[in-house]
Amino acid sequence: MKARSHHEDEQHLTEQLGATGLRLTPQRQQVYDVLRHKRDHPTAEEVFMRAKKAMPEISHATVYNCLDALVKSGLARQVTLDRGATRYCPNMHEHGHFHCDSCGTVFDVDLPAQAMKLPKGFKADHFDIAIHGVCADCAKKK
Amino acid sequence: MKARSHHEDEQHLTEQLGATGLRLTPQRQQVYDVLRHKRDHPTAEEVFMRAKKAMPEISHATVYNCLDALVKSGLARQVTLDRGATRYCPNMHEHGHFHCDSCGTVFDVDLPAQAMKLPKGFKADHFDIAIHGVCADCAKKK
DNA sequence: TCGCAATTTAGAATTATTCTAAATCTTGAC
DNA sequence: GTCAAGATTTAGAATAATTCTAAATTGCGA
Repeated sequence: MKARSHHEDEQHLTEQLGATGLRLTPQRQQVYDVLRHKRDHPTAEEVFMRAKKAMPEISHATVYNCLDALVKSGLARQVTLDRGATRYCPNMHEHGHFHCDSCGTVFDVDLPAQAMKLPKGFKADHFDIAIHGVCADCAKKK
Repeated sequence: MKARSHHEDEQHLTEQLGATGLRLTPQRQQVYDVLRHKRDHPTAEEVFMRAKKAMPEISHATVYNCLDALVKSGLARQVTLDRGATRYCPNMHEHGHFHCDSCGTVFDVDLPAQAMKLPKGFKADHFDIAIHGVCADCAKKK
């Protein structure tokens, strides 16, 4: 994973948001920083709480707005597993999510870049692959 | 798709539920019937409304309980797409879900049954593959 | 038949997300 | 630079989705 400098990062954000007709705001920057800082697939609520530490006046609605903006402009992905809160992930490489039913951790996993055959005429925009099971650590503890 | 007689159906339900330590109740039967009758990936709320027609006293909590029971015993699958209500599907053949961003329809699609490589020690229980895009009809109308 | 455990029920409670209207910020036209 | 227009943020209310609770009901085995 190539690290980006703060400056490069900001420019990347501006470009990606700009291409979707959106602006880079301090709040969006902050929400993106939260996602990049700890890549544990936080829920919107968790992002909200973390973002508040650095930016106490940020609101709930703004976090949702920022997350949506990041998702729309290809800077983050939404991860939906089961019922319950949606999670967010700043890893834009093609990958799936493994959810450990035992400890609840969500792992990024590589995918065998696959040609999924779709019915004629269907146009795929993106794939979401979720795998449910037990992670190595939990399997060992059993 | 092989059709099952009512009797075979009931026996199948009893067996599958039984194997999970659950009983076949009229409510579970009804919820299952709703899923089998119209395979349009209804939300719990939609299942509730349809089930009420035949069983007016059924409650919300029961529908969730029944859906959970069916999912646990391998009679139905949960389908989670984006934020918003979870959907349910009685098709237990290996398949993925294509969600049309334009008309909202959810289609079952075949998967090239593939071995997804997981990190060492990880045990997969099941896969959920969601594809977002535009269906053939909607693509044509553009 | 009795009693226990599973299930259902109505409705309250909680959680997740979206909406609203007012305030604030940016940007482009002049 | 100044101003208007549009984008964004804010607090809090509203809605939607799901879970919980406690009491009533059901059904199976002793």
